[in-house]
Amino acid sequence: MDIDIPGIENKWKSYWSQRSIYRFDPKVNDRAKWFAIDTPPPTISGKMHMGHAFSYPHQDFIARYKRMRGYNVYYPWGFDDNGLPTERFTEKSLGIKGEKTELKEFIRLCMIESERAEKELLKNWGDLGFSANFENYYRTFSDTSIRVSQRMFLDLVKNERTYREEAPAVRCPTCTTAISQIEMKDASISTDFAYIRFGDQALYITIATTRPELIGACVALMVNPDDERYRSHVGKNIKVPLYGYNVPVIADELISRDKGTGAEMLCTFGDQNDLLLWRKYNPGTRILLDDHGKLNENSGFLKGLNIHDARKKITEELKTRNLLEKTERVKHSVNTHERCNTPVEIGISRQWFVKYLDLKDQFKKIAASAQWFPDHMRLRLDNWIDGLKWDWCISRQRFLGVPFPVWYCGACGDTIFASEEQLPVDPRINEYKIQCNKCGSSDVIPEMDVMDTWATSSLSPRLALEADGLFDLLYPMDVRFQGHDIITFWAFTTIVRSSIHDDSAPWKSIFISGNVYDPYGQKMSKSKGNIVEPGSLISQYGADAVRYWASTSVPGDDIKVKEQDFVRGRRTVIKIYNAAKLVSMITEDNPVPEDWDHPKYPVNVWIVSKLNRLVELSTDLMDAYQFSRSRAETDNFFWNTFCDNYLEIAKSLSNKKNMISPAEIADTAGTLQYVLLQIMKLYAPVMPFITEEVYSSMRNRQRESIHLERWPEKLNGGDMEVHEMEIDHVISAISGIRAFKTSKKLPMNAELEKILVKGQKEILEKHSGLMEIVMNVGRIELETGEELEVLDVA
RNA sequence: GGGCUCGUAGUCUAGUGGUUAUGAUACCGCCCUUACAAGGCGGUGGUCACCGGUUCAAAUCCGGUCGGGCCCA
Repeated sequence: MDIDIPGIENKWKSYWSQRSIYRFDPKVNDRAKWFAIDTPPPTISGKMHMGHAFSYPHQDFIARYKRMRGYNVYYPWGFDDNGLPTERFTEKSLGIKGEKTELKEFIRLCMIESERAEKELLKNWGDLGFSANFENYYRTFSDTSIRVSQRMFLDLVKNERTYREEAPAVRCPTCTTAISQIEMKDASISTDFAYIRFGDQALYITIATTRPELIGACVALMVNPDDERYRSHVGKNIKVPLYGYNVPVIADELISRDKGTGAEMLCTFGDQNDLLLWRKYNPGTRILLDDHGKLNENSGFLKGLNIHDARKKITEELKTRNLLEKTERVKHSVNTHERCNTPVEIGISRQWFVKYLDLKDQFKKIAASAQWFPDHMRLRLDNWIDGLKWDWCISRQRFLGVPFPVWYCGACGDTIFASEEQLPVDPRINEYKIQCNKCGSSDVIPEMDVMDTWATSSLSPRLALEADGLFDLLYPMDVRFQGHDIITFWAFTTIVRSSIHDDSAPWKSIFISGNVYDPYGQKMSKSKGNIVEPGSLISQYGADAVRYWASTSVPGDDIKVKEQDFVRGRRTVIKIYNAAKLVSMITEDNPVPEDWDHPKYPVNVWIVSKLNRLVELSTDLMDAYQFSRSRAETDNFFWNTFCDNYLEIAKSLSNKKNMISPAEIADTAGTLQYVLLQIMKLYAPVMPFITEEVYSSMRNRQRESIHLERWPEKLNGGDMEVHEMEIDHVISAISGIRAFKTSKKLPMNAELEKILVKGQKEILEKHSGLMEIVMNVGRIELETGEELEVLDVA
């Protein structure tokens, strides 16, 4: 083995970065010459994982392809260092707590930590040879991003698309903040279904509930109107156990007769269903939980306990008083916060919302105006939009986040917004000279909440473009790349914002990548111990091989970590290296004529004709984001047509110069060099390292990097169809002779004195010299035959 | 429960109406052949999940069944 893959990769990584090979030219002001990519900024709280190693190459294939097609490719890089994940990351790495650190100091520490992490992560991400703009990456929590985010918030205000209201909102008790429907996830958990007796001897109802700790939050009992058992109860008042106040019995069709006893309590708020009924019947409000998920003074003897302990204590209490009839262990589904898996609670608080439930149709229309790869992923978004129930709650009671540019007047209560020129502002930290527009009072109270991270991430095209001063030119962008797991987060919120602010889709296309699973199709997780690190695959097989693996997928499809694809990728790298070595040896001994511009001899015309076909197909496939098929076609051509057949022929010809004309040898050398270069270009988007290595030593290179070369185009010349058909037949005959040698257990270079070949005699006759040279046969006799056959001459 | 998606050699996969179903990987045999043995040549291996329908013709289109996955309730 004489190929040093890590050495090659390191060499070109620094070459590309030192020479800024992938820079774009900001002065180009013709939109048609640009190709703008909206890239997912990874969070800073983890290293590159297999999911990244799979999906990021997809963008890079297209970025490199488009660059070679002559586009000025805008391919920004970003890090998502905004919000809760960064808080968590900073708390963990510094051993501090956001709650216990002074706000200004905490934010400062978060920024220092995230910047440090970003610098480190960049090395990690660079290993796969991405051609994004690493030097000048954007951050979702930079001043620029905050300014954009706040300005677009003010635009929501202007469009009357945001409002602040005291209303039921979903909260995460662990993160002590409101969250939105976007961040909720279903989870199935086992819990006790408690049968609790309400009322007294004269009038009672037994209800079943999974949340006994909330009986003090009960505001009504609910039954089905058609339920015979409870018909007489409806409209009467019943006493709540332990708490002693009365609640009405209400009938509603939503109540299931088969679940539990058919009677349930309506609490403020046990779940979303309670909220629905509460809005319908308006039976009053009894809030029992505080912001931290602890029972408050309204709960009496449960005060101060967390949900778990309160549930235990009240169950004991009910038991001793004989009010608990029984409990059943059941599995049911609850909504949890996707960041921490804590079951969410619904509380009443004052939050900022984006009003958008009336825009569902518009969102779907705008989503459909972009082209989706694959198209069916759009249906997931439609499905999600149809199911939207809440306006988007965008305020969070956290520390690190984009502040609302908002104050409230202490005198008259009016809301005061910052002016655009003031941005970015942080009303929580800095003193601003603010006066109430309405009453002129300078007694103002800052908004202490921050925005949801998605309120900023949803502006990613703006964040990147505005940082580079290219927004007016390049928006909407050409394409967004992202995984299907965040269609309802990122694709959705980005479409929401562009619909509201721009009345257009944020990009012309969106490409969806799948998930990565272990070799058995299982999700990779720490607990299963089946995690594979990209780094170990890179050192084992090389970055090009990992990219090769990533290139095997169809748009939208999930993928497994498959050894065979890494193996194949690595073998392809080695094969490329060796094929190039042979071409170099042949062309050194047989110089390519200065004026070679198209092939003239049949075999050379044949290979170029085959290449033309590949170029045409591959270009169409790349334009349709079908990089896996483009690469597969290139593989087939390279291994089979070029290496196994054409290179063998070229090698034989150059070894037997006394039998060939110098002009034909020169033509072959020219063709070899030309075809190899085109193959390198076709492979360059997928395997940037090995193709650059080969390119750097090619005599016909014209630029400082293969990645600045132009994508191949068809080369015209000669009667290609005829030559192609004829040589195809000759190649079949050569294969036949190879099989013949194999059947005789002979090496391929063994000399045969005389053989008989049956086939299309006129064609084979024209090229019998070629066959004799390539297969080392003294004399080939020919006969006409339906089937191609190779026989001993008796 | 609703939506989407998948089911093709041991494994992974191409293939949306037309000869004998693609390729990789693994396995077996032969060949050290001065680019590459991490290679070449050849080979074994498939009731295209199942049932029914449309058609001259179905892996492919339609309906259903079974089984996996994802998203949403």
